[in-house]
Amino acid sequence: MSTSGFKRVPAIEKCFAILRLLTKSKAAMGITGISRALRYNKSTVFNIVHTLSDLGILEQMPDNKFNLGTDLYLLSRAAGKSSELIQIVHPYLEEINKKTKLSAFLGIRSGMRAVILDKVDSAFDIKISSEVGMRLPLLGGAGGRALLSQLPDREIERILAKEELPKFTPQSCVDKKRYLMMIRKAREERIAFDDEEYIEGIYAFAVPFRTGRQNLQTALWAVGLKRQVPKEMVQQFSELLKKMASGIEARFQLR
Amino acid sequence: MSTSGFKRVPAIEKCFAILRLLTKSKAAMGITGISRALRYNKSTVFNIVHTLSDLGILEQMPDNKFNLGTDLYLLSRAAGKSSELIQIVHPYLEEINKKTKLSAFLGIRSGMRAVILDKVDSAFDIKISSEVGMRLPLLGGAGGRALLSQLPDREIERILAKEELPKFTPQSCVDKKRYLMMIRKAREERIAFDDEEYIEGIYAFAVPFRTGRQNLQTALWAVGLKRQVPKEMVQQFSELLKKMASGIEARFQLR
DNA sequence: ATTCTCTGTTCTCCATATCGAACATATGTT
DNA sequence: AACATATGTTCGATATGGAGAACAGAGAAT
Repeated sequence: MSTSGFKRVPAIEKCFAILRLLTKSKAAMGITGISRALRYNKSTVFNIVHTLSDLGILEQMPDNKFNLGTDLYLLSRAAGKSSELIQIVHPYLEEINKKTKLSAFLGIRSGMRAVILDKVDSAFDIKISSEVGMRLPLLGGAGGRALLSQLPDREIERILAKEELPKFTPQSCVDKKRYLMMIRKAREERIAFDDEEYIEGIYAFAVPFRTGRQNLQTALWAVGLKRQVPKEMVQQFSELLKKMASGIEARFQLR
Repeated sequence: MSTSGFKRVPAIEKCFAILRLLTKSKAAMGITGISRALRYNKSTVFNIVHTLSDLGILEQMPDNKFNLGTDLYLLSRAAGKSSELIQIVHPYLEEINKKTKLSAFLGIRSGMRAVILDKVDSAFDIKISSEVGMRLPLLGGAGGRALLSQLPDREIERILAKEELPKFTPQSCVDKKRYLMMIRKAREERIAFDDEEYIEGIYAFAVPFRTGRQNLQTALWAVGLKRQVPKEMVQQFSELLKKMASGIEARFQLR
């Protein structure tokens, strides 16, 4: 029995499945609701949620429904502070924002989503409306293509076979063969561009980087209004993002 | 076997004990370090941390040490959004801040600490350096006394018998009998004041409120420079905080 | 008032997680 | 290089948690 992939403590897996369910749920949920949604036994859910309630991780309402609790909130503020990925990358996002005046993002792939882990923009900037925690479509912009470019061809082809390419704007590419070529190009050139394909009027650069961890696709990307990115700055911004990605990779490999 | 106080799923209890330990730890920790700190069996810790690592709740470093992970961070952002206590109280903190220009806080008691769960101040305000997540000494200011005032006398007396009263400033009260009277006065008048007792130059008001939940002491408090609080405004600010606390209590009792 | 439906709670058996011991690997010391 | 120490990993016995069934209580429908 090896350590890879095997969930050794099912109670903990169930516990976080419940927490994630309550995260997605807009309302507090009861024991039967949780049991049905996750197909767990009611007595199992009963014991887990009461344990979590005692620990302050969940709050129990008077109507016997459960919501996320304040101790989870406090626990998680520490998690953001101590995540090595966020800590290492954050200063690079700040530098990208400072030099380009674009919003800078750190994201990872999660299934068919690009999840934003961190973001830097300034008080003076035009704010891009993606926030930390948001799950953007993977097949939707430069960030997604940069993340995809880190997958093997076989996996990319499997995804493209299964999913339709959404048409977000008139510029969106919906031809799968062409899309695959764009992902490969992103891999070769180590950068992806989004010229109004996901949101009209918006331009984005995204650069994948490696952290040495298996099964983790990471990218950083810069997003702004197209008019913030004159043609003559594209090359310069591209070089900057690649330089930042190289710096990040060096940080992960010095150990 | 009743639901009260009994930890039904020990693996979950151990799991959060590990997460809290890593929160407090300034560095990543290994299996043996966690095992020693919490007096758990190494194979138990081994299984739990690898399960958490697979779930993204912990990150495993190349040197086999574990740190808090990005999924915990993302989970937590939702927790702050859905905590009923924080959601109900937040608009009242905003109103306090707007009308008094003081920094407004929501806090709860945790052992001998006052833990800040939420805070509102404005761009224009002089910033008070307490942040969300901070654990302030319970015997240290208006907020702590407001929280203490919700405990039974016996518990307060037990705490005062056991702990020394710290002298933060020349104005700090270190006489236990007098301190007990101050807590009782806070209970009777439903407000506590801090006139440079915890930090010199700082004035604070704190008002306890009830949420209907057992074993939870909650208070809201407003803090600023003493010169922001002219004598003629003390009564007015006091009435405002009491009014906010009454509004909060009404919200918790309409159900 | 009675019955029905739904949710929460309790109890018990058995499949399994925890613990202790032993082993494997890495690092430090001589 | 050899040895000592520390940490991580594995295995099996046993104590125990999860699941299923039954029960209790609350609310809705008649």
